Amino acid sequence: MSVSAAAVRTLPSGLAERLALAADLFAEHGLEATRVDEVARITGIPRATLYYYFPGKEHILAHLLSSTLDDMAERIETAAAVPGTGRERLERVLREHLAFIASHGATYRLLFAELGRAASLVDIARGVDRAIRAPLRAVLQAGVDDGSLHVLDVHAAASVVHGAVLVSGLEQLLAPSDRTTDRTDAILQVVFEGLGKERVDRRAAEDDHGH
Amino acid sequence: MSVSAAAVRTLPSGLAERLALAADLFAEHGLEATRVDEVARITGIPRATLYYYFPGKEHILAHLLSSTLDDMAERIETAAAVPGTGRERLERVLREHLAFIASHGATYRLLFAELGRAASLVDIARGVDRAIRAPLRAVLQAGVDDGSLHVLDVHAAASVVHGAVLVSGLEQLLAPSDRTTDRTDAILQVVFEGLGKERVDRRAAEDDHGH
DNA sequence: TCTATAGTTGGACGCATCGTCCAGATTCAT
DNA sequence: ATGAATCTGGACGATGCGTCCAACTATAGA
Repeated sequence: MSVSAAAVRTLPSGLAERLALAADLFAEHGLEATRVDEVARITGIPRATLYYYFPGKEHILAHLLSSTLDDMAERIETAAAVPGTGRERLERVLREHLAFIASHGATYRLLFAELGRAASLVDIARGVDRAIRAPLRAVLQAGVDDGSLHVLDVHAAASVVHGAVLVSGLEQLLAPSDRTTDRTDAILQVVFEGLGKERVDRRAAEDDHGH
Repeated sequence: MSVSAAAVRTLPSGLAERLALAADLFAEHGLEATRVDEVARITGIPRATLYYYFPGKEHILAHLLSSTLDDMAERIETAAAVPGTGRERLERVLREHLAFIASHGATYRLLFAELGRAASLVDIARGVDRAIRAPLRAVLQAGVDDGSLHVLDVHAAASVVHGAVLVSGLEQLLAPSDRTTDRTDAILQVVFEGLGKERVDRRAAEDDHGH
């Protein structure tokens, strides 16, 4: 039951807009619990028309998630492209990522809720890698190359940073803390400085750039 | 539609065991896409009996997730209770957490997939806080108190660490890398040392313990 | 203007699955 | 052995998905 986000017919731009209104619906109830009739009602697009453009409910969701991912990919790439050291670029990317989570909260949450699914929504899984993981690895590698970041394992670091920002960002959404304080700085502080009092030398031998 | 994990009738231990066989089913397909008939078939528990003990499918899942969480809470608490500095205890907790994710992968993934749901599975959301977040905050605070950890904001740090370990752990599951290498050390290295080349002094003013 | 084609829609249908119900079977304690 | 509690098969109504198709609308070309 692998689902591609590509619509069978090209979707008129008018419909694409109205379809976005259904994002909250999916986000709140999840894929299966969202009724196609509700999607039709909210968007004003007749049920028969939905099935004219999409093979099924899953594909409607896939389309929504996919375009959200495109948005994000663009913003992240833009942030990553601003010149600077790897470290500076990483910080921009992370701030952009946090901001994106904050603004697209519901959809973003759904992205990861439905993501784990074994075989379905395969495009989405790839999209996440393209939109977040790949740019992250790129700036991390840049930081290694220009010596502005302390990274021993780019892949592991990308996972850690991704998870840190993702979970922190989602938590800010779920727990609307009374304080309006933005925790972005606090989050980045941990990511950049780590929790240890000082650096361990466990892997010092692998540190071969002479700086 | 808020769902409590408490069964209406006390579940015979025999059934609880066989029910665990359904965990993979739920994990692979998600709540809604899992057929009750399948659960009945896999576990060998007749459908009518399932509905005799549980008000509905959601409650079956809630029970599974809830007992998985109980397992984890116990293991994490045990790891946290071993004497040592805050830092040492944190490291043990994180290793235990990663090990748990590795062994209970499917169920654990589902835990977070279904978690976001607005109103449902409320017990589960609380359970995650009890099983992971609270112990994390406790050892982080211990590290602050005994000076073994560099933590400015315990709450933010807990989110970051939780996310880092969660996403890294899940990724090890999803991407079965050809190398059998355990990435645990690499993950912890990033968490403890951070990505920065050296520590920023942005918040140095708040750093009031005389070390 | 007329007409052919493509795009769009309402509404009925078949089908799967949920959760309910209950009569009968089974187990267990006395 | 007998009654109570527990368990189970099977039928049922309700819901919601996806299909189908006839009819309606818009548009472009003659």
